[in-house]
Parts: sequence; C-alpha cells; structure tokens
Amino acid sequence: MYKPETESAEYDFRKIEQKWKSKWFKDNIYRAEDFSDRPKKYILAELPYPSGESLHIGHAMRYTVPEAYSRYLRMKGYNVLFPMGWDSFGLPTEGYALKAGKTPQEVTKELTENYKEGMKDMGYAVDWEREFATSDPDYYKWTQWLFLKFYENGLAELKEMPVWWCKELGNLADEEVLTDSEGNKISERGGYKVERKLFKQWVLKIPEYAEKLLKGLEKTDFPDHIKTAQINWIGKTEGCNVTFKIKSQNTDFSAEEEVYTTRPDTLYGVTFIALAPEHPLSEDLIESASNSIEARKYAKRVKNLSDLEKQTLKEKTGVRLEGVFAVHPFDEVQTEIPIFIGNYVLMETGTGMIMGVPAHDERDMEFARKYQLNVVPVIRPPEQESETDEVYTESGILINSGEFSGLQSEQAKEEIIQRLEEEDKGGKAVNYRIRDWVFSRQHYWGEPIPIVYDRSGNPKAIVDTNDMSKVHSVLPLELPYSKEYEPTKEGKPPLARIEDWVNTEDEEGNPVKRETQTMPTWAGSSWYYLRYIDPKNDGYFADLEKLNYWLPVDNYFGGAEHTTVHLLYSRFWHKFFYDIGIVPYEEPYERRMNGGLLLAQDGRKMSKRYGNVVEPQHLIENYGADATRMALCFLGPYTDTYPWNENTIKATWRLLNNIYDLKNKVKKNVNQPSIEKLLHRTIKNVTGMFDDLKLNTVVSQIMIFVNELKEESAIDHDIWCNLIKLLAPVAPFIAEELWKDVNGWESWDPKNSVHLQPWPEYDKDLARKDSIKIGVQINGKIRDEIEISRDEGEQSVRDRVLRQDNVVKYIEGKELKKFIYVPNKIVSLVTE
RNA sequence: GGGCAAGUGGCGGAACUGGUAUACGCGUUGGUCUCAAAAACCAAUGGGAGCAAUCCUGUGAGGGUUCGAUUCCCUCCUUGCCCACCA
Repeated sequence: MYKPETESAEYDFRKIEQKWKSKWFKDNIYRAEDFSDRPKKYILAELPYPSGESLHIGHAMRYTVPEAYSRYLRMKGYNVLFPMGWDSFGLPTEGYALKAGKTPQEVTKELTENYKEGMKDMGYAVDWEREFATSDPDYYKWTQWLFLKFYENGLAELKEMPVWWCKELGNLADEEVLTDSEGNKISERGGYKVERKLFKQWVLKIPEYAEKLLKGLEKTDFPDHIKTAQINWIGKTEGCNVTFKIKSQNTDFSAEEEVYTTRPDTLYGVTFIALAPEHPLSEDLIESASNSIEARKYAKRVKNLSDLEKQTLKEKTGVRLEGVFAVHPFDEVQTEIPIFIGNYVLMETGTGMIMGVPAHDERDMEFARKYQLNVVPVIRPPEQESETDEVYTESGILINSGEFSGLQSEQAKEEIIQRLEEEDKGGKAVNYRIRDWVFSRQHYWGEPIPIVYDRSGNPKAIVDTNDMSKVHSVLPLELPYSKEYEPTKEGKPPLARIEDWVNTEDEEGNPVKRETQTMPTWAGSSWYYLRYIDPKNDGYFADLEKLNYWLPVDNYFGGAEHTTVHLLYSRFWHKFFYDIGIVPYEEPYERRMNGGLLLAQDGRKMSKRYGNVVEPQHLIENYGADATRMALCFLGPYTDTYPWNENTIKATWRLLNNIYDLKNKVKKNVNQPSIEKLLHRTIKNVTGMFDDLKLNTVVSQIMIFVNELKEESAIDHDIWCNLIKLLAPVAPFIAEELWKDVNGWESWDPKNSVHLQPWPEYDKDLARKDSIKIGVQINGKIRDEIEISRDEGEQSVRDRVLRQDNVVKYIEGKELKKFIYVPNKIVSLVTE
C-alpha cells in the first residue's frame, strides 16, 4: 500500500509542524489583548468534556472550522479571543474515572493534558493563558457564588419533584434521559434503566424568564431554525383560565378551581372536567365522592406509574368522582358536569385540570367514548352548514353557544374571555411549556451546592454574596476528597457518606448539615464564556470593564444537540446576570452556528463497537496536521453531516506537497498578468467564503489557484506571498514555514509570523474577468454560447448573436418575438 | 402526531439577489513512464442516441409562475434530527 511517509517529498510536515508548534505556544502569539485599539472578535467553540483517552476526530471536526475562522479574523486586523477550556465536572469524566479505576481528579488532570496536547498538535490558535477547567476550585468558587445569586433572588429553590431516577446514576434531568428503540427510557450515559421518583430537588426557575428569553431572541442573529427550536421549547401558548364551581351532592364540600384552555370558543361544549391525580384538589374531591375508595386506589396507581409504563400504556383511563360535579361558568348552561381523575391530564401543563370538549379535541373524544360521555358540537367548519361527525379541531363558526352562536372562533374567543372577566370567572392567561430546571444531582463529581440546613431542615446560603470579604473565606466550598464516589444503593448522594464534612457549623456556631447533592454538568458550562474574559481574577468572577470590552460572543460554534439545552439555559443565566447588574449585555451570544457530525467512512456513526473510528493522532502522524485540517474543512459545509473519506486527506496532502514544490519557482518581478488576475479573483472569493464560513470552498479556490500555478515556469514573489497568506488560516504550519523561507529569515521573531500579517486585499478591477462566456437560449433551451467582453452593450451582443450559425439555424424563417440580454449573464431569444 | 433540516453524477459536494447545472476533490476508464507495481503525469467521465457535427433527457415525484427554475409557489414522497397525551 502506498504510504506518504515513504515518499521522498521535500515537504517534511513532521519537522515543520513540530518546529512551529513549539515556537507559537512558547511565545503565545495568539494572545488576546484586553482593551486593544483593534476591533474585537470573540469566537467561541463549546468546550469539550474530557471523557476519552485523547482528542477524538469529532472534536477536530467541530473545532477546525471555528479556529481557522478565528485565524482569518486575526489577519483581518481583529483582536481575536479564541479560548479553550474543559468541562471536566459531571458524568462523562466521572464515568471515565470509574472505568479507569481512578479518581475523577486524577483523570481530569490526565485527560485535559492529553486533550491540550492534541489541540496543539492540530495547531489550534488558542490563547492558552486563559485555559481553565470547570472543576478547578478557582473556577467553581464563582459557579457557587453565581448559584447563590440565583438563591438570593428567589430563582433557586427546593422543590419536591418527580424526577428521573436510576439505580446506577442517581437522579437525572430530562435531558439526560433517552428513549431506546423499544420505547424504554434509558440514561444517556451508560444506557441504564430509569424511572420516575419524587425527590427534594434544587430547581432554577427558568419559566420566570420565559418571556425574556423569547424577546431576547430578536436581539440575536441566530439562524431561524435555532430560534424556532428555542421558541418551541419555551412553548408559549395564549389562552384563558376558566373558573368552574365544584360541588358535592354527598357533602357540603364546594370549591372553585381554574382550568387553562387555548380554546375558550369551545366553552359551551364542555361535557366533563378532568384533573391530574397530583392536583392539589384531588384529595378533597376524592374525599367528597361516593366512590372514594375506588377513586383513591385509582389515583394512587396512576401517580406511581412510571413514565415508562405510561409510555407503553397510552390508553386514556380515568375514574369518575361520583356525586361530585362542576358548574358551568355561564349561568344559562345548567348541566351538571361530571368530574374525573384522568391519567392523561398532566400536572405540569396548564393548571393540571382540563375542561373536556370531546367534539373538538381528539384526546377528550377518546376519553368521552370510553366513558360514554356527552358530545356537544359547538363549532362547525366555516364551509359547511352543520357540524361534522368527526372531531373537528380547527376553528370555525360557533353553534349551540348561546349569545355567541354565529361568531367566528377568533372573535368568539375574545368575547367569551371578556364575559368571563366581567363575571369574574376567569380571564386571559399565558402558559409556557418550559419547566423548572432540576439543578441538583446525586453525584460526587460536581460543584457542591453552597447551602446548609439547620436543625429543622430549613436551607440557607453559606454566605451572603454581597459580602465579598466573607465570600473569599467561605468560597469555594471545596469538594471533599473521597474514594467512594459512586452513589449509595439507597440513592443517597455520595457526599452524604463524608460525615465530618456534612456536619458543620454556621456563622453563629449552630450545628448545620451541608447539602450533599451537587450541581449538574450544565452549571459550569453555563457561564464559562464569561470567565475566559478574565480567567485569573481571584477577586471577582470577571472584571466588568473586560466584560464590557469582549462581550457579546460574536460567533458561538457548537453542537445541534445543545440548541434547547445549554444554549437556552446559559442565555437564562446571562439574562439574570444582566438583570442584577453584573454583566453589561442582555444577550451572551450574537451569532450561533451548529456543527454537523462526522460519520465513519462506512456511513455509520463512528464507534469502537464497529471498529470504524478515525484517530486524529493517526492522521497527524501520517499526513500532518495541515492536511488533516484541510481535509476536515474540505469534506463539506460545517453545518452538515457526512462521512469521513481517507482519500480526501490524501488529496489535501498532495495539494500541500504541490504547494511546497512551487516555492522553488518563486522569483522577484515575474510578469504574469493572467495569474495576477486569477490571484485577485481568488482573494476576493476566499475572503467572501471565510465571511460566509464556507471553508470547504475556500479549499477548492486554493486548489484552483495552485493548479494554475503548476503550469507556470516561474512564480512572482508577491503573488506567492499572497498565496501563503490565503493558506495560513487553514494550513498554518506549512504557511509559516513558506513565509519564513520566502522572507529568508534566519531566526524566529514572533512578530514576523505569517499569522500576524494583514490579510491580502484584492483589486476590484483585477478581480474582474474581461471576457465572459455566456449562454444563448432559444425558447428556453441553451443552444449556443458567445464570448462577450465585460459589460458589452446590448446592440453589439445582439448583432453578433444573430449571426452565429447555431442561432441562425434555429430562428431561420421564424419571427423573433423577444430578445433578452442580461448583461454578463445570458442571452435569451424567443420565437413564435 | 408536531417542529426543524435536507433530497443534485458511482461518492463528498459547487452553483452569487432565478441566468450555460454538476466547480473542486474522490472514484472509474484509457494512455505515458516501468520488467512489473505503486506514485506521478496526460486524457475522458450525468444518462441515452449517433462515425460525427449534433440531438434527446436530466437537480426526490407531480403541477404552477417565468423568455428562463436546483433556486420562487402549491401538493406529495423519502431521509435525518429534536419534541411528543402541552389542554
């Protein structure tokens, strides 16, 4: 088999890459300057979590394009911040440690060193002086401080919540639970079985920021599909609350309770009320029903049903509360409305109680059929005379609706809401799908939550965040060292085992117990982009002036899987920080780009199981980092998912060899006008493509240019210098080497680095083609082509076109009805 | 079921605000070099017809708008991702 390393090519990438790597990072030529006169650009790529031996090709795939882009911007004259750090708390690292039989602390140190070395090998232009890991006490001191800010402002609180629970991992957030192919719920990491359980959890009240998160999107420049995903996740609906009186025939119990609906226009079609078994009123209602024993049994069973079972048993069931009924809010509707406890009513949605309108809701209909409940159509399709037999869920014209009959749905909604408000029986309401963010985990490897409990179990913060001198003595609350970091069998957090840490004293010397749950992985990554701005600050999380200079992040690159989790939740943090005045901008990220996946050559996902994993280290050794970088750029657009192809890296390696060989042809003052014109076109194209982040075509353009240069016997020195600069962002090592050679420098001086040189400018006139071949269309089909000079006049083109043989052939004997000439684009003729 | 993204040669992909579809690369075929192979270099390469100039056809399918549609509009199909009894 052909192996590049046996070739006797002059291009010795190993030597070249080793040399420049050591110089760049020793002198940190990629340092981001605080408060430079140059305009700033903050380019951020999601920080990796160390969970494997070393850098994976997926990382290289995600980082190469943003990094090359950051190099381009630096050459364009920007003061660029391109930082890197490690998301080292959390399950990925803990899981790796468990498997390796080491502590997370040891593993973090080892892995981050490997990753960093891998990134240096790739030539990533990172300002390593700003590196940190989220598990560094110096860092999580501020994660804890920020958490306490949430607590002080009532946005973090303890809540009894049904959460995902798994024997092996403790509790999990919704985002950490997946559905497997059989419909079973499993953990994202490890694939363990999970179920629902009630726990006292810390939650962050992100729903309170729903409206601000929606509004803030307008201020960002995110692509529409990302905005839409976040909008849908927040799930705002507008409707109204309707108050129903509830009475019992058996007891003197009575109550008033609200349901939420988006369809007040169907209010006259209500034939039953259903509530979730978790509803606060359900206990009282069961008590007042004549079948309370049966009802209580049913409610208990449904409550304990895990979502796993709910998933498989999707049938709607319920139990009627005999002798209890609801009264329609409008007096003229006299029916006694039956009340059910139903398994399909979710406590988390709306008010946890619904009005059942079977005629206009599929789910209600299914339920009504099962329990033989009345179906009262109150909306008819606008194009039909009467109601349909089917469930009609669209809007239409109201019927059987008293004074509102005849109205169109939209208008009826308003008028019904108005009447409800007038009669004090409800009113406009808004509902959000987004839930409280469960923010505690029963793991060892996370930020300890800086909360203690007094003797009666009341939580309190371990320090007042405004008292900075105390903050420094109390925070960070360090994670105690422990060899046992697996959850206990009973599900107690691992920290609960360390008794002398758990039992402590508050400021007044009262005995208190520490919170033993820790924060989720998302904690550290929710604000890391702020710390990059001022990573060494030990007096504050980040200096306001520096934040003011660097924020917002100009372009944030990451995975599509984070669109509705990390990207949304960190916006929540930031908006809260803005509200309490500790950050200067409302939105953290100006732009966002989601990266695609790199599949294996066989088209499947890369996996050790399939043995189809591509190792970046292997590629670097065999072809060099430059060829690897170029191949990753060249394969396809950043946002797309496509398979790896070993032949692509052979192609980019060959390209680099060709370029390296060209240097022998470089001479001063070579006159090559057509190459010069091509150079300017290339600069123009490449520049535009970098701005559009289309690096696959950047590589194509360089290939086209190099192909032309290969035909030349000599290459002009200045043209060559420009090519090197164009090459620099994608292939930084070879560019640096060629730059040194062409300038004849004997020794290294950081300021001479090609990566700090200005990006080439193009001359508009030179970039323009003088003559252009355009197509000649006759009746919509291309029949001929004609070479015209740029901006040639219509008359002249017309004369010449009409004389062309092929054109004459087609239009002979026919009337020319139209002659269309789009300058420099096309000629189009239409005959009868 | 809902939302989002996407369907272009054998493959990865180009195509600016509608203007010669398939740039660039891979692969394949033929050739040069070689005892031979690899590499390198040259040539061809969407499909079909033809000795040929040339013609027909072609961007998931079907309609539409237009002198002209991969691009805009409508209907549908397929794939991927996300969410999913959300009242």
